[in-house]
Amino acid sequence: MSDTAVTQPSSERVTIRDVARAAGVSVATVSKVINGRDGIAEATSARVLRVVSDLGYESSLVAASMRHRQTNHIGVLVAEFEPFALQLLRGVSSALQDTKYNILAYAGSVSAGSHTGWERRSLSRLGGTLIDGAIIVTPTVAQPASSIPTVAIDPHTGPAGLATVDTDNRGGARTATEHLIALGHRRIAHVRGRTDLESAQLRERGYREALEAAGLSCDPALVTDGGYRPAESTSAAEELLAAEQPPTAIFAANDLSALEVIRVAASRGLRVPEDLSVVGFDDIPESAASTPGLTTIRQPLLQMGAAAAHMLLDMLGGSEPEHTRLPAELIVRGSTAPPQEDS
Amino acid sequence: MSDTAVTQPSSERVTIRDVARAAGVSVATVSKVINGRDGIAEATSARVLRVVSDLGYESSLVAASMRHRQTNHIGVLVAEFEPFALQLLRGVSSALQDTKYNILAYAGSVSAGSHTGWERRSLSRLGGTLIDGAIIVTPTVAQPASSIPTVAIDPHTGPAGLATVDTDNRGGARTATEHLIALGHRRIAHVRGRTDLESAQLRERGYREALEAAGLSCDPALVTDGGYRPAESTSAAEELLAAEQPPTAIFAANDLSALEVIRVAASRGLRVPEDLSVVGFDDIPESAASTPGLTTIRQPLLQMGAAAAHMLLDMLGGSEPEHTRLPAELIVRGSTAPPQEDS
DNA sequence: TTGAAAGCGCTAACAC
DNA sequence: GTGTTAGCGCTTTCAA
Repeated sequence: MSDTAVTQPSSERVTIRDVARAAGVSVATVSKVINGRDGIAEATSARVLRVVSDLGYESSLVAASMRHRQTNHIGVLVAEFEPFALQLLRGVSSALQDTKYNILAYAGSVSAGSHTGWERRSLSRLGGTLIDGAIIVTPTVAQPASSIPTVAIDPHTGPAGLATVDTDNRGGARTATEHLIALGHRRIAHVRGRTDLESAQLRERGYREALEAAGLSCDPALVTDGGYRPAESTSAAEELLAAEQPPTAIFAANDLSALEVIRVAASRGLRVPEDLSVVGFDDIPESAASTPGLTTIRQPLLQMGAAAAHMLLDMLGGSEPEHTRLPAELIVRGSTAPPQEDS
Repeated sequence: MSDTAVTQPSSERVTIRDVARAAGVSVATVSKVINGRDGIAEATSARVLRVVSDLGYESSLVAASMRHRQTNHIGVLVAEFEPFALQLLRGVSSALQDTKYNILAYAGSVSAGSHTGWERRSLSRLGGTLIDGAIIVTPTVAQPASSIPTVAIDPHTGPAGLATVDTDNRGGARTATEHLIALGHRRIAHVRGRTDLESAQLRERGYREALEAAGLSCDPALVTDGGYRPAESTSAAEELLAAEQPPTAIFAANDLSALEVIRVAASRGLRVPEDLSVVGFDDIPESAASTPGLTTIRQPLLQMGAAAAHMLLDMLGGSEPEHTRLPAELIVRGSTAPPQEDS
C-alpha cells in the first residue's frame, strides 16, 4: 500500500512563525511589519520584508480575519453559478474594480440538505469574519438583519427592511404578455419561476393582469412551474405542449426556462416562432445567442450588480439601507410572431 | 455627531459559546454534536440541536477551517470576473453540483499592487485553510507546487508539473487565420492577447504559421497588443485601423478583444464584415449575441471547467496531476466575409 | 458521557 | 523597538 502513497509536496504552507524564525525576530514584529504598523526599526523592517519575499509568505486570510474586524472582502452569495447570477457578479466586480475590496463569490447551497435558507446559512458562516459586507442574490427568505451590511438583489420580499435592488418585475411581465397579445395570441401560457421568490409572483401577476386587461380569461391549465431552472422547466413545457389545446405562445418567467421551452418545442417538432411564440425574462447573454434569438424582458443585470455594490459601499460607510428599482425593457427578437391562422 | 451613529443591529453573531451556555453544556460538547461525533447522550444531543436551531447558529467557516484540515470547499481563483472565467466557473459549478464540495470563487487581484503573481498570493492566502483544492484560471507565472491540489486552466506554461486543462490554441489560431485567407484576405492583422500567457503566444504562433503556409509575409505593423481586455484593445484596434494601409481582416486573440475591435471599427464608420472582417477566440455567449455575430474559435468552456473540476476531485482522491487538452472549433458567423475588391 | 485545556495563524495590548 | 501575552471561534486530545 505504501507505494501508492504520494509524498506531500515539500512546500508546506509558510506561516508567520517561519518568517519570524528565519528573520530572527518575534512573530509580533513580523505582523507589525506586514501590516505597516509603525514603531519598527528601518533595518528590522527591511530584513523581515526580505525574508517574506524569499519565503514567498502570504498571510492567511482566514487567520487574519479572525482577529481583524476588517477584511476588505465583500461576499457575493448565490444559490448557484448560473448566467443570471454570473452577470450580476460581473456588474459587482466592475463596480468594485478600483476600491480596496476583493470579491468572494460563494455558492453555498450545493451540498446543503435543505435548499431554502441557504443565504442565511452562508451569511452566518462567512459574515462577521471573512467578509465585511454581502450581496445576496435571490434570497429565499425574508432575511433578518444580519450582523454585517447586506444588500439583496431580487429579494424574497419586496423592499422592506433589507437594502434591495430589483427591477420592475410586474411591469415587465405585463409588457411581455401584452406583446404576445398585440401579436394576436389568445392562448398564452406561463411557465412560472421559483414561487418562493417575490419576483416570480410579480411576474405571474403581471401576466394575469395583462390577460385580464385584454379581456382574456386565464386557463389554469396554462400555468405550470419551471422554478427558474432548465431541469424543472422541461416537464413544465412538455405538459403545456402536450395538452389537447396547446397554447400558441408561452411567457416563461426567465430566460433559462424560455430557452428550455424552445428546446422542448423543437424536440416535439414545433417551429419557433411559427408554431409557438416564446418570451423570456432577464436577457442573459445566451438569449441573444440562441436561434432564433429570444424575445425577452431585459433586466439591466450589470447595472443591477453595480448598483448593489455601490449601495453596499455606502452602507459600509455608514449609510442607511435603500431600495433601488431599475426599469425592465422589452427586447424583441425572433422567437415571437403572430399565431398561425388555425388557432 | 453621536446622532449619526447607527446602532448596531441587535443580532450579533451567534457563536458556539452562546449555544453552549443556552444548552447548559460545554463548548466541546456542542462541537461534538454539530460534527456528529459519537459518545454523546441522545438527550444531550437533542437538546443542543434544538438550541442550535432556535438560535439559528451556524459554525463559522473561518474558525472551523483553522482547526480542520478539511473544509469541503474548492476555490476557483480568477484574475477578474469576466465572461471567459465566468463560463468556466459555470462548468466547474455544474460538475461539483452533487458532490460534497462548495465553491468559493475568488478574484484576488483587484486591489493588489502588482498584477502578476496574483494566483500565488491568492493560493497562499486561501490554501491550507479555507479551501481543500484550487482551480486557477489563467495563472500568470509557472506555479510552484502548492500545498494543496491545484489545477490550472489555460496556464502560463504549457503542460508541465502542474495539472492543466487547455485547448489547442495554436491549431485554433491557425484555423482562424486560414479561414480569413480562404476568404481572400491578404492583409490580416492580429490583436495579441496577454503576452505573459502561453495561450496568447500560441495563438500568435498559429497566426504566423498560417500566414507563412499561405506564402504571406507578416507585416510587423499588423500585430498589436490587446492584452485580452477590451480597455487595452481599444488602442490596439485604433492603431491598426488608422494605418496608411489598414488590414482587411483582424484576428483578435480573444472574443472580448474582437468585440472591441468591432466597436472601434463601427465608431470609425467601417462596416463589419463589408469593410473589415473580424475573428475572435473563445466563443463566450456575448459573441453570438453581437451584431453581426462574431466568427470565432470555440473553446468548450463549460466542458473545460467541468474537466478541471473532475481532475481536481481525482487529485483530492490521491491521483496524480494530469493534462487535458480539448479541441478548438471554428464557428462561422457574420463578422467575416471576402474583402472588398479595392484591397 | 462530558468538560478542561491546548492550539490552528494571526493581531493587538501591554510590558520590557 | 521589540517581545510577551491573550484571545478570535472552533476542534480535539485527554482526563474526569
